[in-house]
Amino acid sequence: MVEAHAVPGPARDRILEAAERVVAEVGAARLTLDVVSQAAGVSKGGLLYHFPSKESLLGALAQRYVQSMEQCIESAKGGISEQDRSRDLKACIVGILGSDPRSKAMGAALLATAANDLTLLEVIRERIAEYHKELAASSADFARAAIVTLAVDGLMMRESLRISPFTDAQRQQVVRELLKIADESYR
Amino acid sequence: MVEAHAVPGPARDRILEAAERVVAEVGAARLTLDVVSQAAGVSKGGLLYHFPSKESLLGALAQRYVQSMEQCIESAKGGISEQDRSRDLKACIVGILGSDPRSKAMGAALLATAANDLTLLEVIRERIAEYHKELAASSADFARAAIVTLAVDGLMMRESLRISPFTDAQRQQVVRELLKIADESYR
DNA sequence: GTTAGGATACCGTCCAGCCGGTGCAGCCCG
DNA sequence: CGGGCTGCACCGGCTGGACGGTATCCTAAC
Repeated sequence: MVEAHAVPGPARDRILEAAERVVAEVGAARLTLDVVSQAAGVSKGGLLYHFPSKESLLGALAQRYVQSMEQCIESAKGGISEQDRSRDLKACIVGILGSDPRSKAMGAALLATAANDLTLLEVIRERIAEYHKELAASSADFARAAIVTLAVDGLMMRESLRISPFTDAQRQQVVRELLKIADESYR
Repeated sequence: MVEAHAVPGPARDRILEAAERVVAEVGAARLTLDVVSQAAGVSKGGLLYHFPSKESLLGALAQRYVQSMEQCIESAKGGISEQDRSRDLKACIVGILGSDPRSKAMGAALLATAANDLTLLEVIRERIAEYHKELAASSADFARAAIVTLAVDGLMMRESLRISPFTDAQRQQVVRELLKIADESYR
């Protein structure tokens, strides 16, 4: 059973958050309207008011994934020098892998969308393509920069599925090394 | 609708294969016994003869993931010099990313398991942990080696979800660069 | 300044259909 | 003859979704 967190804030956000929690805790296949509404502390009718169908809930989850990603990256930029040419790439590493709970939720949103309707991933596909276009234009070593983003993705996914093999120390080591490779790809 | 491939071979394998195809084509949420049996060209009773419950099917899918992984790596070792100290790591890159259809199916198996029952991932978690232990023992630069495996995972996952942004040329470039980083992590 | 009326945000119930699973009579091939 | 299926009927539970109701707030006419 997924606990009903009595988080305040607008119901819409609580529902989305609850959906991510459900996926992370019991799997995407058990993402049902009933379970989500209970986990969000909202009646089923209330859920249906905000998301008139399951598909619309999943679509919102996909968009939330994109938004969370952008937000994480944007807020991480603050901690990196503006002179650093690999700033964007480093913000991606720190932003996504730095805030643990958020990255797990993001992976959950991605999983949920993927499991239920592959066509809903289009939003995400577009955003990733755009990001890689920027990367190709700015980096000196595109392949190396791309590998960094792939590794970030891989780690995020493994942690969402709780199959990551790293100790805390190893994880830190990996993040540090990723930052180093980010530097290398802009030299 | 997922086509019924009239592949020969033992029914058990055909069913597993069909399940992977269903997940890849319509998503893990629509992995139902009816759909899988139809896709495998087997009656529902026949499916239940081989896998007495859905859980047992998913468990077999998880084990198949592990097996496929080992098989891909093992067969890729043939193409790499035995003197190469990064042989295992390189085999992981070439083995998994080299055979496109297989890697997509592997991602599908992982997705299906993750979506339906997170506890079934334990087999996979164990295998990954074991692999990383070997990696930590053999490599000179563990973090860098770990990043290579993460990137391989990330690319596999993105391709399974069809959100990979790379052109064929870029993909090749990425694989080549991964091999280079593999070398670096053993110097 | 009070009251009518509409929009917003939600509740609770009901239902048709799908899903996993059972049971079983048969058939086909070695 | 018997193991490995097929084909089919059936079931109970769960799922997505429809629907009618309701409490709260905003607006604006009187």
